[in-house]
Amino acid sequence: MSEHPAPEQAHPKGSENHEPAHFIEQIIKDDLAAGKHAQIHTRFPPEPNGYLHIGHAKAICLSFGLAERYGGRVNLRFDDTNPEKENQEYVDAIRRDVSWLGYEWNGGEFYTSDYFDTLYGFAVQLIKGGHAYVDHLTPEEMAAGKGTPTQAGTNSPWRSRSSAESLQLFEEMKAGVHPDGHGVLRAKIDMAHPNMHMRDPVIYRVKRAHHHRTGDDWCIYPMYDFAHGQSDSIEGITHSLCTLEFEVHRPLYEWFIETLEIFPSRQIEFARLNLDHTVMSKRKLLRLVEEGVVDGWDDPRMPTISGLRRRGFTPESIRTFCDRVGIAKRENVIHFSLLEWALRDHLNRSANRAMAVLDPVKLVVTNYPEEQTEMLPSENNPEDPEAGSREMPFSKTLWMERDDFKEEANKKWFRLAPGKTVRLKSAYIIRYVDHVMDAEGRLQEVHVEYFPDSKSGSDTSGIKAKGTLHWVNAATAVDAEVRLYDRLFSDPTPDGHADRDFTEFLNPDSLEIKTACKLEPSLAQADASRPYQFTRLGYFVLDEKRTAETGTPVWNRSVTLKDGWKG
RNA sequence: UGCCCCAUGGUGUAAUGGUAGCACACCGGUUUUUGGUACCGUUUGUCAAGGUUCGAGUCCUUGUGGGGCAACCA
Repeated sequence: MSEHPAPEQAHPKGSENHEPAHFIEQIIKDDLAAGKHAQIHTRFPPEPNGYLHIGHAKAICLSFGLAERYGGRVNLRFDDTNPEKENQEYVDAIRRDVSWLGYEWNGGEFYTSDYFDTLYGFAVQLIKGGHAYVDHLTPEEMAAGKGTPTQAGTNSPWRSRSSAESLQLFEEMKAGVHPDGHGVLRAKIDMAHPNMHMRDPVIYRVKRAHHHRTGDDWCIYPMYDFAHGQSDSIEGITHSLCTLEFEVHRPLYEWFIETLEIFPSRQIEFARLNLDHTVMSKRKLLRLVEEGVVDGWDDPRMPTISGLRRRGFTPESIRTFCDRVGIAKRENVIHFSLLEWALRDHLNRSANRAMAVLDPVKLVVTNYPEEQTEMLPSENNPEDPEAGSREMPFSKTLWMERDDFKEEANKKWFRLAPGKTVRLKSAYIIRYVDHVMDAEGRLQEVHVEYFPDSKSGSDTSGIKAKGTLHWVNAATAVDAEVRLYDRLFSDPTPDGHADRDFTEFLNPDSLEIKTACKLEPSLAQADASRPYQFTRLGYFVLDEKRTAETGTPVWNRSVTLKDGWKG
């Protein structure tokens, strides 16, 4: 795993003077000031049914960040109450991603399935208190009986049966007497409640499915509403942060806590993160994976944490991004460019530079001695003198970028063209002499002459060159494949069209593969944990997975450099 | 035609009744051996109408617009 420097602490730990960045932090500050809690305790509660994405990163940074800043604790809790969709692969991926982001669950690692016995006891308590009953309505009948948002529901015929009878039936459900779907346990609240979630919600169902942790111990499983709040309560969570769609569940969350008379955790909702030109639901991401649209959950085009990692994003950049995105309750769509900015911001100061030519054209220095090769030093990072420098071989035959030559150019073209003079980065100033085209009119070679007294660092030539080009010495170049990525969807909100499926908006050009790239020799020793800036091109990282598959080095472009050329 | 939530530049987010600020994006400039970085600057905003107040982005009312809620999913 990569060794990135520790991220700067955006906010000093436990700083009482720190201005709350958002309403949730304000609540915490107020609660602490009022002595409501000695210490805050948050949790991150993913369901292990998919990989974490950048939206989860926002939630993680929130709950872990708050606990960190206020000296509290955080739990990692796997909300595993639906065995049909959950498995260990997802648990492992989630653990890996959270720690990669740089967070530790100092409050502990838990599973809702750890509480199945306790939860069962809570259900019994509810039944005994007359607050729950076993129902036998079919799903269709139950839906009909629920009413609609504008119309009250109707009571189930089983609603009035005795506690004793429900208790016995519930025990039978647990014992496996009843087939799947035959009975459910429902909270007895109010079928006419304006909030649909309060109309006698189902809290337990019979489901014979193998659970990734409890195996076949249970054939009844609690529903989210009956598990989540109680799990928070059991763990002593003080501030339970979740996204807006759970807002309507809060009355139910509180109803269970009050009725069961357990520790009152408080649920607070915030708006989920939306990124433009992508989709963020696990269901849709799963579809892309299953339909083979992408290479897997960690495809570098995916907004998943593992995809971003493989793309070359750093934990620091993701944390900075989450910090800039803010926390509020209004719907939002964040520009992808903010994520890109966060990466550039981090890598500009931390990544070593190297030279690579993606679309190579031969560059011949006609007046450079035929058999000579000299070593020229080049700084590794102009933003960080301590990064030092490396020696670059230079000789008569080099590779240059095809885009850096134009047959006809005006004054605003700083690169090579007939009559133009440019500098080769860390080497010499060169002047155009000639160029060779093939039968199809495609550029084959560019011939230039160099000025021996213009050597980088000891330039006495007095010649001014407006442009600077990157280059790679042909004889010592390392061959590589480079993958360029663009947004996965061409539409800013692919899932925002009611009548169109989001896959209709897939960007056909989201992946471009360059197979004949030439890298400077120092890159032969590169490993995937180290991001590089390829001079003038962008930030790149070695793709370990692909490299292992293909046998030749495969590099991913994480993000381009900002291109200020308006040409 | 029920209940809940939300509304500040292009985007995101501050302003806790007292000068509408910050970041990203955009545009322009300076520096530059990366058309990068850094630095400087311009443009752009309180959904509407009433009300309370010396004073309203903020409080109240009514609209308007957006989102959510009717899984034995989470």
